[in-house]
Amino acid sequence: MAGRKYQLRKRAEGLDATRERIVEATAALHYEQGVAATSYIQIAERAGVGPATVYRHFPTLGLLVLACGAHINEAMQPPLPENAKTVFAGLGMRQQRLERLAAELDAFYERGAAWLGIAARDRDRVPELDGFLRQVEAGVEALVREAVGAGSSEAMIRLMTALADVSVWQSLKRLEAPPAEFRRTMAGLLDCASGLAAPGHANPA
Amino acid sequence: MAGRKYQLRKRAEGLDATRERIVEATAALHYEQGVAATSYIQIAERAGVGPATVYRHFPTLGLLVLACGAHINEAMQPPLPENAKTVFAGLGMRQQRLERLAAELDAFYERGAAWLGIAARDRDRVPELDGFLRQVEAGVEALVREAVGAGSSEAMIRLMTALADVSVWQSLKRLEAPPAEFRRTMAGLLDCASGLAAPGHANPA
DNA sequence: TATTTCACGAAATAATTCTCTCGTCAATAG
DNA sequence: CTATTGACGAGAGAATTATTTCGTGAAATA
Repeated sequence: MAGRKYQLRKRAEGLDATRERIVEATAALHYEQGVAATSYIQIAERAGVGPATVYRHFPTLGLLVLACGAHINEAMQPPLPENAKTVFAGLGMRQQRLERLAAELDAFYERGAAWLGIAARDRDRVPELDGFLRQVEAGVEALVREAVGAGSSEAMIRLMTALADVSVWQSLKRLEAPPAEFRRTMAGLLDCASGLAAPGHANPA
Repeated sequence: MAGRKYQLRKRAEGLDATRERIVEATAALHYEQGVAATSYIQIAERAGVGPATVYRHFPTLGLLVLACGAHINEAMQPPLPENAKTVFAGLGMRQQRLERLAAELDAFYERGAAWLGIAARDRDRVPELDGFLRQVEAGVEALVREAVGAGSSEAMIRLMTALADVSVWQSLKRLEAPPAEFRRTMAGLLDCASGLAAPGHANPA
């Protein structure tokens, strides 16, 4: 009666399939309505499973969010601190590096701004969302640091990081400028910020 | 049996008092938890009235939000398009006007950024919040227009308005710079933006 | 004073949500 | 083939919410 060993072989496929369906349904609903506004029952319905099945796979909302996050991270490809160096490989001039930074940020936010907005809305209610966003922010800051180099003041880096935030990108994006012009504007702002942050500095031409 | 006229004289005071209590309780709860996350029952409990009373005074969430908005508008004192001219009265130089603009925006957001964040979170769910924010945005844009004067390009105005958005202010505010430095930075960014937006354009002195 | 009006809140109703228990059944083991 | 395992979903139970009905009492009328 006790402990006959039981391996899930073919059953494991079906199991993973339902798990996948749940995660995708959750991601879709979170995208449409936000995280906190989505119920287990809605998820179950859209995934075509019973509520109990959702619970079995993800006993807490946090686990569900984590699974979604892993899923979404793949599509977003957020900047990773450990990759920051290679992004600017071979670029020596400050101007070039800032343009590269602007292009990198723009491409990332184009992929991920919508999701970042979703996550930000409930980050104070769902700790996992907060952790997720912190990682993203760390990646962005690493990009900024790498772009301006090691000799820069902390004040400059923090100011530029603030301007590199997704909220600023979103505000600028509403202007609907053509991509090339948009990135030029962003690089210009970052350049300007680097001048502003150092007191007693004039704006470099 | 029909229609004897009945004036609420002394009763009107008590009536307004409960209405006021409801509005204040709502504002507090919206501030703490957000608009969409607050229930009628919570409001009734905090106001010390029955749920039915909340319904009688405000049959829909929209009416409740409008009443709150009027309340909050007084504390926020958002910039009004019709007052934009007087804000810059007597200031001729562009530099001075931009500093005034930065100071005005900073003071306003200091009063109202928290509420603007609350409203923005649910603006797509509650039409009244969207209308409220549109009005605020119109006031900010009017300030920007007045600051740079009539001869400026539309592109410049739109870029500066984007930078004048509350989301940018919030991102910069996290740096916790001293007030004077903060406003200098903001004015510098706006100045920079005016240069970026007009390729081959000189700004009017 | 006697009567009418109406704001108020207790409580009822209906709808949703969360969360778990349990029987079913296909895949697995012997 | 027979017995066992464990994923699944129907559905129950508890809790919370939205919304309304109705009796009460104080203010207003006459």
